[in-house]
Amino acid sequence: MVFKSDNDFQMMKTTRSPHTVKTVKSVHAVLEALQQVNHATAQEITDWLSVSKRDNEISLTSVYRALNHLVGKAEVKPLNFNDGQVRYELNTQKMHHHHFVCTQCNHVQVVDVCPFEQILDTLRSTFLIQYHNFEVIGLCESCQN
Amino acid sequence: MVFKSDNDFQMMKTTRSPHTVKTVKSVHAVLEALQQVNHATAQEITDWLSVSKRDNEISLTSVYRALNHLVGKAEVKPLNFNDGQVRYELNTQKMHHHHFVCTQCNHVQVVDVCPFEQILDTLRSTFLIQYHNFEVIGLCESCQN
DNA sequence: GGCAACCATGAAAATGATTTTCATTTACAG
DNA sequence: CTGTAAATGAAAATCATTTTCATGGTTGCC
Ligand SMILES: [Mn+2]
Ligand SMILES: [Mn+2]
Ligand SMILES: [Zn+2]
Ligand SMILES: [Zn+2]
Repeated sequence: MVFKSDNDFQMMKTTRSPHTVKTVKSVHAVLEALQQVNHATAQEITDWLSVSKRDNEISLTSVYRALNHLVGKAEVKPLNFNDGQVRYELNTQKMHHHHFVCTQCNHVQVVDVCPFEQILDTLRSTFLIQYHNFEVIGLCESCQN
Repeated sequence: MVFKSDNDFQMMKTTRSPHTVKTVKSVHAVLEALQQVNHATAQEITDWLSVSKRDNEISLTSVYRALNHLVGKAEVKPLNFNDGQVRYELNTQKMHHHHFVCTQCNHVQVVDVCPFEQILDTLRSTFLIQYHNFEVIGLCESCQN
């Protein structure tokens, strides 16, 4: 679930005075993990944190919570490679890019151009395209209030 | 699972003589359903078939099997709107298009242009883009044998 | 027709990813 | 300190999808 606004991850500040807001452990840990392992699943993030153990080992549950929080704040982007689990990556505009996923070896080729122009044609020389997904997620006119 | 070639949906003809191949009930039913309800989940397809009941009512299990078969043959395309379930649509090139999914009301706006050019800019006038996914699925060079 | 192999189907069980619940700990404000 | 609210993790619950298994239907052949 991309987590709507209702149970919105216990807002991280609520009634507490503003200066109280600090980097919650799990959120910080997940961000750190995602800088190291890109396109990672929640489980992979948890594993990475438990291996490179400092004060950062957190539970799978908390990883999911932090990920949902970060997706809600658009700091992290969920990815679907149609392999049955959600993958995540940092949503820094600097490294905006797309993916070519091999359905056989699962290799992910990063394409760091975005203006889609002739991407597909360029790609077709080496990659056998079976299909592509292009989904834009956001708020429609009426939902923007 | 997008179903690799291993357990490949019991090939539908195998040792039987070629002319034996006929439209298996569940595959036919699913195709018919997808012509009526676009972007449908397996459950929605099953529901539609049970409502518009003729000789087409089939089990959820068979719907999944037929969908995996059709995806493998590229007749059906799986879609991910990041809502936790896979949606499907016919892969006829004639109606090739993309989607804008509202994360609040789940409304799906169909965009029937594909040459991506200024799609995003055009969209931005009415749609508040939170993020977009563009994934190309296929076979990398080494996997094409 | 009758037989044998093969295949399609559905019900129920199993899986696997993700979310929820609940009890416990931690952190801060006063 | 002390009380309140947030953060956390373990276990249970969900939920979509796959697998297993038993059964009945087709097909090709004698
Ligand atoms: Mn990436
Ligand atoms: Mn569509
Ligand atoms: Zn490959
Ligand atoms: Zn909307």
